[in-house]
Amino acid sequence: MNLSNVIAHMISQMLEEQNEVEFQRNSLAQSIGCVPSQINYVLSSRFTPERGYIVESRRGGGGCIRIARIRYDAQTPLMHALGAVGDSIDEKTSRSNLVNLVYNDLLSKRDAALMSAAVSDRSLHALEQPARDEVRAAILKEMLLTVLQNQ
Amino acid sequence: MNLSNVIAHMISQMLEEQNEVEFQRNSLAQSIGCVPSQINYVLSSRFTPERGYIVESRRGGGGCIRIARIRYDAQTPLMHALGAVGDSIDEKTSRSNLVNLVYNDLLSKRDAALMSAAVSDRSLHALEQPARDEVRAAILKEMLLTVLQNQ
DNA sequence: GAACCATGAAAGTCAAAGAAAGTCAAAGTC
DNA sequence: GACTTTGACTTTCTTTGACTTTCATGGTTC
Repeated sequence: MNLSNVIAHMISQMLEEQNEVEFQRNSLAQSIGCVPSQINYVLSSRFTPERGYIVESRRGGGGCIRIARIRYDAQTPLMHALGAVGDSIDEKTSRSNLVNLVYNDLLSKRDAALMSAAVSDRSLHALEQPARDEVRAAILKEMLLTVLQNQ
Repeated sequence: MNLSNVIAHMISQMLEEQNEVEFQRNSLAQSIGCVPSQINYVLSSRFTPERGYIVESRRGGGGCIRIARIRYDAQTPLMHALGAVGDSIDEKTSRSNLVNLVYNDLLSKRDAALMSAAVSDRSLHALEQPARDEVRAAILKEMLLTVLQNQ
């Protein structure tokens, strides 16, 4: 397992205990034994808004980084997800949308797994961009509609 | 016995011990004494979805390849359905396959509805034939595999 | 005391280097 | 002719470090 994953894992674990964590970049880096900017890399590659995280920070003396998980308010969020898909969507984004819906109890794990398989690059392997992302969006929307209808 | 078979055999053996294995392409190649890309050849020629395997990978530092096998036992009808899909399938055929699976209690109505939405012409309207039917087949297979895996 | 700097202590940015896996086409084998 | 083997090249992800920006604090000046 590479460094980034270790760090991400540590942070996730902290987040499991509390819904919001705060720490100092340099201390964390030192305790892990990595360069401080590595923390930034982990944050920007794994704790993105798409995946349901909010990251804030303060520089200067006594500065720190705060990470919180997003909770949707359950106002027709599936509709919202549907609207957010647009005419084109890449694999990562679609996957994290699904993860988010699961996290917020709007979709079962099973449904998400099925949908994720359908819109995977693996499924759409034969298509070149931009067709691939466009078809992905169309499929995802149809499936979300189906979920809405069968709820 | 040629190299590819040796490699395939090694992987199969690993998979007999655990249902899922993970390894690094370069290490495996080195331990066997072949060029790394040979591993890819083996994977794409032998560990295909049709044969009940799911292959995932991650590039970059600490990257790896993961292979999971689906348990064949007691799931043969679904496996059979999977095999019957082929490289191309039209909407009607795929739909009646799904109806059949539901009729035989191999698939829930909900799953079938989702899958049907994914492979509908409505989802794939952007594609011309024969691409449309080929992509449909790929999606259907991936989804069936997912069902098998999450049973 | 208010306004102003100086200093140091954070965090942020970015680009280069490194570490994997993927692709593809040519050559080889059976 | 179909299947294998090989290797050059590409793409993706990670790690590192030099440099920048921001903030808090404390001392100076008026």
